[in-house]
Amino acid sequence: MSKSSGFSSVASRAAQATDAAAHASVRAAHANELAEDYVEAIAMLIASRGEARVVDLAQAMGVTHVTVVRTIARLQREKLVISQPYRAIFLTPAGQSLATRSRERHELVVAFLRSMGVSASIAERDAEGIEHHCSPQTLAAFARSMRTRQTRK
Amino acid sequence: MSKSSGFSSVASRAAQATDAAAHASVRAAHANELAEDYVEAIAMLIASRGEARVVDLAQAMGVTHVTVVRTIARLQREKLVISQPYRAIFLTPAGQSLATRSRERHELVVAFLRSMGVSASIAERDAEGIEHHCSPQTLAAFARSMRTRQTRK
DNA sequence: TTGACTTTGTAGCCGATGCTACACTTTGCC
DNA sequence: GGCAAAGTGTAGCATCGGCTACAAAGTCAA
Ligand SMILES: [Mn+2]
Ligand SMILES: [Mn+2]
Ligand SMILES: [Mn+2]
Ligand SMILES: [Mn+2]
Repeated sequence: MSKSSGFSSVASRAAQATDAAAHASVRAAHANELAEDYVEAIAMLIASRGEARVVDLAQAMGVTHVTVVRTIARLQREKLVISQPYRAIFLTPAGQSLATRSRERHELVVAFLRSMGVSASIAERDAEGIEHHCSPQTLAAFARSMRTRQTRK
Repeated sequence: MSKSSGFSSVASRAAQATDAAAHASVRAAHANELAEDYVEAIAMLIASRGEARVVDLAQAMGVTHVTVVRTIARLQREKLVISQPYRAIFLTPAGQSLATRSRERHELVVAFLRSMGVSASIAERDAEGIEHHCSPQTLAAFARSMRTRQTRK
């Protein structure tokens, strides 16, 4: 087994360690992802409709109300939202803060993709996933790229 | 409920439909993600060590061997790999094809981030997540950006 | 006020992806 | 050939995030 057929075992072991860290990082991002999108959606609903209700969130996320109810329960455990039976959903200060950061990051990623020539609807779709995997350094690179406008098309 | 406090209900309903589609798209991407990274890792192991074993995959993905075994069982159900007890893991033609496409996309995303000035290790980490959320149009934009070299430091 | 409609909650199912603990097979070396 | 170590498999647990079906609560208009 592992006959290391002619190639450097050392090099591939090192590469594996790097890979493992990257994959662990992706798993961590996924663990936060839903929370980020929910608080962002809640903040937008409060801004546009005055309050965030379970049905509206279900509509926004494209899931059933049951899924929303359980997710909101988790977010409440994590002190990001406040929710009482049959009432609207509110954001805690921590939730507010996360919502603001998430919205700004979302808008940055969308704007960057648009600046690369990606169409609005596709930029929106791709950004919804990409946003959760961008380190501060990558976000900075996106912002810099847009500032130093090389006006693409 | 939904008192639509002064804002356009029509506009926010339309925005919600768009949002829902984007979130659905992200969920779909996540459903394929692990398969893509596994076949990519398997192909790399075969190239570098001659064969892909459960332990090597566990090392590469940063999970326990138990998780690898169950995931490989799923990939076999999906006809992407061939696996027999206590033997090395092989790719089916479909698995090979997916591995090649995944590797090329992975390399494109890493190269693009590098071209934006992101450091090698961070580009590798971010790309591991970003790669699964890039539409063909976005990938094309990345490739175009690198071709029309505006040599960013 | 009351009854229909809307909204929210609950029960219980599923699959995916992590884990530990333990059992079994294979491999390699003496 | 036999034994220890390494590799692989299995049992069983947990969490998360989907779902349907049904129950309960709230809202609104006649
Ligand atoms: Mn998102
Ligand atoms: Mn993702
Ligand atoms: Mn990946
Ligand atoms: Mn990858």
